[in-house]
Amino acid sequence: MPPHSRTAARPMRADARRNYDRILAAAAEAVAEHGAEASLEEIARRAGVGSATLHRHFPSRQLLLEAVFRDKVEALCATAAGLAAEPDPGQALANWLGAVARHVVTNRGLAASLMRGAHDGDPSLGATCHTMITDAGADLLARACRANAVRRDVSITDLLKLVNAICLAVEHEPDGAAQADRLLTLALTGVHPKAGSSWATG
Amino acid sequence: MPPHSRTAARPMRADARRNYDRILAAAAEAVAEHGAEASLEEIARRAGVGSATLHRHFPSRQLLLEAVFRDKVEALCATAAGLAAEPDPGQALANWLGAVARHVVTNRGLAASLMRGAHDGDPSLGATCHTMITDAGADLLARACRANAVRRDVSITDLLKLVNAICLAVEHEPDGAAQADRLLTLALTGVHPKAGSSWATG
DNA sequence: GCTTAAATGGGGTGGCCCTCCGGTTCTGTG
DNA sequence: CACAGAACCGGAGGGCCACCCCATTTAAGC
Repeated sequence: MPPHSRTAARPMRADARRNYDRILAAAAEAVAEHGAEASLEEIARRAGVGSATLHRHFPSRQLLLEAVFRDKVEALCATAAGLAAEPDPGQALANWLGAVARHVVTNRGLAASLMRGAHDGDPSLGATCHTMITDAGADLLARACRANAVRRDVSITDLLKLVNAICLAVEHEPDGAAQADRLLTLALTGVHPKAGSSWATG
Repeated sequence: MPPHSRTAARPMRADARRNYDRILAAAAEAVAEHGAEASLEEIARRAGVGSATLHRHFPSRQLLLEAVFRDKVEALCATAAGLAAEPDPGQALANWLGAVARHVVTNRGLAASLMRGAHDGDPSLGATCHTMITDAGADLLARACRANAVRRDVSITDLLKLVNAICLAVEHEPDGAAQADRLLTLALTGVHPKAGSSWATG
């Protein structure tokens, strides 16, 4: 869904489109500063828009977050597509999960948004980013599975849940990015000493 | 700190103690229903107490949560002490982490509370449960480490962060307990197929 | 330019957290 | 028992928030 049309039938009015864009920009700023719980009223204020207008364009917080993060998530999906040609499927999956973690850690609110999208699976309520990323990862996992690099009983939902959980856990720490990478590698390789060291997430 | 004394010097007045207990009971109910974000005003209402009284007894939400969960955390620490005599140190650690996960999943708000306690390490602001559990686990980890069952570069903070993160991620799902157990086992053993299957978290 | 449907935003409602302060209740001392 | 002082209480109020209603404004198509 391109951001500047409502349905295929009727295009948005010019002023509505302008306000939509302003709200989105203001929301990106505010979320970067205050995370997923940023005040909607402040976003409206920054956008120079009444609060009712914000609620009309984005009936729920989740929908607004989805719109804010859509392009980042698309970039992640593109990364997945690029990694699909890697020679080592297991490494490709690990790399991608690491990339996801890096995106999630550096974009405050993304983790909360993706996880919120996860449990209410209704796309009309704003789970599209979650499904996009799930679909993108599913291929990488399938390839890794065929190459016998990953257990059969692991689903892409499991792995992404792990990534999100880790990122959420370290979100408020100063060295979040480093910790997330460490914990993700740990989770992928396990705690046992002789576990393979070939699972770096770079 | 026993709940019915303020300092060693002066005991609490009878009415204050009564209100303290009522608030705690009401908070336990409310948190069980609505999680760590339960409304403080509703807790005061249920306890039949003015909101000011609640804030006087528990100056911050975190302190209230700590009080609510203190006995559960103590039980967990006792479990750790009991497991310290297990023949297989690695298994003992895994079992305990599983027990932690089970407690955290079945007590809404505990995960958020422990994690909040984690990043502001100031005990006066309510990080005591976090440090209690960390200390209890440290021994189990040290033993497992000496038995060469766990990598040297893994800290108990890492492991508990993992457990908490997983529980937080599955908190809003219907089969949370089962998922948490699955994901924890996955994180401990790693995703590779030939990883040891001896790391069940039962 | 004019009509009309779409879009707007100020203001209201109800909720939340937290603090102040006048009134109340307990406690131990005379 | 009576009482004074300290400890404690809780309603009221301020600041902030999400969300909705509806009179008013504005863009789009003729």
